[in-house]
Amino acid sequence: MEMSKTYNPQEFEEKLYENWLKIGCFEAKVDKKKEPFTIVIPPPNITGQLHMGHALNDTIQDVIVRFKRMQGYSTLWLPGTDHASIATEVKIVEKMKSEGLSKNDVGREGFLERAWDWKRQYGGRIIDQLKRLGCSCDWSREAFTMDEKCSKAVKEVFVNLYEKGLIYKGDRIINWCPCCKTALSDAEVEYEEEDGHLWNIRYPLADGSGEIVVATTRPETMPGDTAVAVNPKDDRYKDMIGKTLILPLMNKEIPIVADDYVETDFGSGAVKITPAHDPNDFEVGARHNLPVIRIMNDDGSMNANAGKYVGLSREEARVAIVKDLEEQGYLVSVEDYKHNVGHCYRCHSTVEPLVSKQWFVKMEPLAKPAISVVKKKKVEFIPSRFSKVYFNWMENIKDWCISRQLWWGHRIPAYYCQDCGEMIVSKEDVKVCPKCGSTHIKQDEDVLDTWFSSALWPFSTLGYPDKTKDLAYFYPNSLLVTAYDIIFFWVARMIFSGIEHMGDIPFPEVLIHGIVRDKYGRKMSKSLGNGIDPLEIIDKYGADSLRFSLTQGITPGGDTRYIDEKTESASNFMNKVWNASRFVMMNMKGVKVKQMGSFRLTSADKWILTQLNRTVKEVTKSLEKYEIGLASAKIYDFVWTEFCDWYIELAKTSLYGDNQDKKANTVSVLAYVLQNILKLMHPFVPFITEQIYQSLPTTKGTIVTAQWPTYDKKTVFSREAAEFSKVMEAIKAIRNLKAERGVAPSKKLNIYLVASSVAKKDVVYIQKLAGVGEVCFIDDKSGLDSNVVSLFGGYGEIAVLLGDLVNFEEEIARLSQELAHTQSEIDRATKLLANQGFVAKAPKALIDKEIQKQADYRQKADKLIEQIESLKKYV
RNA sequence: GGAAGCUUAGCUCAGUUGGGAGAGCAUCUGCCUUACAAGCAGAGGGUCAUAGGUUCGAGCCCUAUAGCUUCCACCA
Repeated sequence: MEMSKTYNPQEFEEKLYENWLKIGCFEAKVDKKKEPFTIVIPPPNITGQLHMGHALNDTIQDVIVRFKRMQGYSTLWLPGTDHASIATEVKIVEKMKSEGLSKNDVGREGFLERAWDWKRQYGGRIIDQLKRLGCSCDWSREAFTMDEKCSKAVKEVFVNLYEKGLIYKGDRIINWCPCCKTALSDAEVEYEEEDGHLWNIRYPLADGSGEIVVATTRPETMPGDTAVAVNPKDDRYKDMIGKTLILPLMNKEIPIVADDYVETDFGSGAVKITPAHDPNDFEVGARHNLPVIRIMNDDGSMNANAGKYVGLSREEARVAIVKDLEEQGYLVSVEDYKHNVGHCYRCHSTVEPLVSKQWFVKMEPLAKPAISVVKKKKVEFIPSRFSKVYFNWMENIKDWCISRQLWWGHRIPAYYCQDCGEMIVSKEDVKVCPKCGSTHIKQDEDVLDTWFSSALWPFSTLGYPDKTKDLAYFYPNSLLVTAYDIIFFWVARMIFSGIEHMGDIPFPEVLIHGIVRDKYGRKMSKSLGNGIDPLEIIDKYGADSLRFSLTQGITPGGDTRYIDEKTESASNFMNKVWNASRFVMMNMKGVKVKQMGSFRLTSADKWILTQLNRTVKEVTKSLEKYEIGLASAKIYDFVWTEFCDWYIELAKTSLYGDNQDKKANTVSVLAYVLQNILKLMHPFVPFITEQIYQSLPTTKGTIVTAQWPTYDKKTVFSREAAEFSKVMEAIKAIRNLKAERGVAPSKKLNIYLVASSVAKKDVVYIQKLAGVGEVCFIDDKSGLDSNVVSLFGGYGEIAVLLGDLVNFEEEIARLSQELAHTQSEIDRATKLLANQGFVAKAPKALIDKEIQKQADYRQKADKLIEQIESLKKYV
């Protein structure tokens, strides 16, 4: 395959992806001879488009999955989408609203039809976007949380839990969204600080002997008050406990109860108790057997229990009640007050706590083993600090409200006999009442929390409850990759679900990453309008550039900012790799590439091969620890600096020479290193690496399943590489001198290498890369012309003939400065070595290194002094 | 109220067994050197938030303080 002259990802990315699908290289096989590596994708909601958070999450997963696949694991990355019950339903309702329709207009059946249409239309869009990003998912196993497989698992799990007594139905206080008109779990409520008021209200004693002032942020709930509570130890109210108060506006008697829940030092030390509309009050009410009076309808409006306020909205009722209290003299005072208010995580309406009949999962028995597996490190969070977050939640967990008053979702598999009232919970549809034989059966109207099915994702997607081969082979999964914001929603629930239903943890490791923020560090959100569409970035720069930029500088658990310049820099890197590859291939033309080990290597070859091995080792190590950011930095540095800037330039000495044999050797090394670079880079940037790999005449097949490079001792030459770095040091010193003295780069200078360790064969590199003309080796420079400038380093001494450009005074100044620096280094080393503690306790290798350095610097200092003295003659 | 994280070059961030501070971008200087000007070469720029402690040795470990961010809890 010929490579086009410029890097143009649009030309090949989609084509290559299609080919990958065609050859099926992402499809996982149950292969007992191989070790499996499994990741299930955090299923994106069918409601939305791919955002930067997905792009990061999926890039990280793809890097790991491709890496493991190349290492020879039987790798499964299982993709799919989430039906996102409430989120999708909200969107569909919105859409219907624009057509002037409501849920009731179309009915349950009609609504579900629309929902499935939606799924068909938008669910696919997200999948396409994942493909554009290059995700190497096994699409033959694509799942959907409401497909047949997953639905079967949901019913199985529900019935199992019910039969074990771990699912129950009951009247509890729950979070209610009056806008979505459904119950929410605790996790689905977001608290935000708001400026509110604290109303102090007078409640007179029924016997007329006084009054109690209570403080409330929510006067509209007053009609539901069934007591006032005080702390039993509070002397102010001790005598009033057991007496009754008149509930203002309602003209109703309510008791004064004593409860430890009340803080004596807040407000007046007396709290109005509204069991039906406050979680704490609900508890107090239960302890004191107080009536529970719901005063609101499902839409948040006041019901008949609210007396004259019936029909008003929550907000209107608050205004009316406050006004009445004021007029009737019950209002003592109003203070400004900041407090936290719960909001629905989907529609952001203010959540109303209220008592309602709902289904719950009993959490304590499930949480216990889930805590234990993390404590015992059978499941590890990376980084480990997130296990603390997990424990904090799990150890304080409350029962999970799983029923939702929605239509889009898994309908609860509970059935009610309309004749005898019997409730049947069953995996199969129920047609006949087992108790009375009636066929008057109605299924529960509610659906399950979306996260109920997500919790089963690691095994429902593999065939559970059937004992499939996939399930046996790919469960437990190997790793889960997710952002920290869904640890509670998802990770925690998968852990206890896996243990409960599969008898084993779902995965031994959880890799947590951060979220993608905008360039100012703000969260990307619709309301701020600062979201960036990854697809637009892909269109502009290509998927590889986006992927690479997302991996740069990331660390486990850390947030990252999306900055366009990062992508630009990544794109430049792609361009660099592209051009370097073109260069290699240009030189491969008509050359027979040889195997490593079949020819003599130059010192430059040995250096780059050694560096390659070092890079392979470090990148592999980093990836095994999921240090994606480190791995990507190491690759970047090796490819750009060491391979492109150094080795390719070094290679030109033989490529542009006449010796065909030498040229073939160099081309072979270039091709070898490039091939390995492509493999190292492939997990990060799959498209460009595949495109180049397939263009190389020396490779066969796809890079997707090529073998990951390993550290190869046969191509490690530590001593020679260290020697060669002195040649590089010499090149840098001469370049620096030329730049400082304003010598044109094209001007070739002649040099003397004085008592140098540089090998004769390496002189050519100095000439080519530093712009040097003739090079003479001498042992003693005493006979030299005065018009030279001396450079000192690991390479020995380089005397550069600068001719007229030498200014003796300047030269003495420069050398003196260097001498001062050298002297400070000697002092540092001397001081360190004189330190008894250091000599006694530091590792020997380090001490030896310091001794060596001290000697080297002393030698250098002697030479500098000598040189300065000899120059003084000319001043 | 509880917990966690962050504070390193002008900006964004790396720095993982404690052993002479790094990258990208930006800036300055020189180069169209036949892979790449989306480039090459060179340079400048940091008492690693502050104060203590441990250690022969601290950006890294410990303690305290300050500022920023986030999560959990929900005193009406």
